Amino acid sequence: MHLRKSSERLAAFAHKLVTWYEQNKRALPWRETSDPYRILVSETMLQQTRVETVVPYYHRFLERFPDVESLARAPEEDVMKLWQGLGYYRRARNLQRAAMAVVEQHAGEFPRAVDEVRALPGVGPYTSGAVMSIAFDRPVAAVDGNVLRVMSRYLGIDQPIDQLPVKREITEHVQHAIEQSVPQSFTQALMELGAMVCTPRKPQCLACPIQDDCTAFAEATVDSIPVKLPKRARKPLTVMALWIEQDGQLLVEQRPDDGLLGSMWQLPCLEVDGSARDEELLAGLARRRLAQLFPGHTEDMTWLVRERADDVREFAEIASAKHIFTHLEWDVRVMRPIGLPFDLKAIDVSSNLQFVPIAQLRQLVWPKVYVNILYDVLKVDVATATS
DNA sequence: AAGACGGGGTT
DNA sequence: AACCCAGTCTT
Repeated sequence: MHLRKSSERLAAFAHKLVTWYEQNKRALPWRETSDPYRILVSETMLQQTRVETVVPYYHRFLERFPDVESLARAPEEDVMKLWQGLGYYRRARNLQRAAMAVVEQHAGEFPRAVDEVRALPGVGPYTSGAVMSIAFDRPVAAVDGNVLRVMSRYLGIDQPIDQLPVKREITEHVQHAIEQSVPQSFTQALMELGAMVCTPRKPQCLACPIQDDCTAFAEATVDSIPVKLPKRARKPLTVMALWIEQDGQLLVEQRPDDGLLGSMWQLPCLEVDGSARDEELLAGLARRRLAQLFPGHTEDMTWLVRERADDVREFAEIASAKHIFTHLEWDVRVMRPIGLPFDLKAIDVSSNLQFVPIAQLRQLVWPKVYVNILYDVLKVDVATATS
């Protein structure tokens, strides 16, 4: 496949990398501390998320939760509200669980052993290596997307980097190099190079400190490495969402704790496979969801349907929004019933459904697509946290 | 090994 | 529209 780099070459590689890093590193907020808690917060936020996106969240989060104890004892909704918009919300809960574990299982003192760090919720092979090296200056490899790209080019690996054997191979090289370097600087240097020089497209090879020893540069394969497996197609879904507003209150629903957008709020809705649904199908979905919401009023609704003239619609589509997730694609259609001739108080408040005053909507945690919809319809910004 | 899990910026 | 980002967890 390719030649293994010798120990000496990896030592020289690490040295050149670290020297370059010390002269070229960006000033980032988490580079001003070696507090393992703060490093963990930054590394968790940075999972699958760009630096520029994370910075404001990092500041807000640490202002509200400056230490492990404050995070551990906070209400979960407060943590989620500060995470709103960052995505992969499971990270927020795992981070809080990790804080709880530090308080309860480690007497409030952040664990220093790699196995103990790795055992914290939400901490995988990458994050444990990052915390060990960046916070504790211990030689534990941290291999993320940047590192896979830099190392696959440097080593000239033309196998898909998604595959486990390739990741293992790269991790071995990184581990060997970090053991001969300054772990704290080395880990960040490798990622900084990936972010600033050895970029996915149009890498700045002429500015690269390891160009002279880079296999891909020598073989002119920089543009074809790394190789990645093809991605699965997204699944299109149509989401019929109901807009039921009365006396300045909106009917909203909390999603289940687990799964997509866990515990976040939305409009009561019904989901079906496929996209580009017609009005008739949407009306049918709306009727069905309405019947679920007001089970004691099915007769009222048959009345509603029957008495209307043919040229009058039962529902008005008042907003719509498309939203792309990694694995699926939502087409959200917001339907408002035209006139509801029965008492809305029939909603069972013990369920996950609730009428909430418009002014209080911003206290809830909303998926981005609903932030957009609520702004479209109400001109209310529910993204900003309330004090 | 494969799929679930957000959102935003580039090209 | 495709790509991809300081990945982890579940099945």
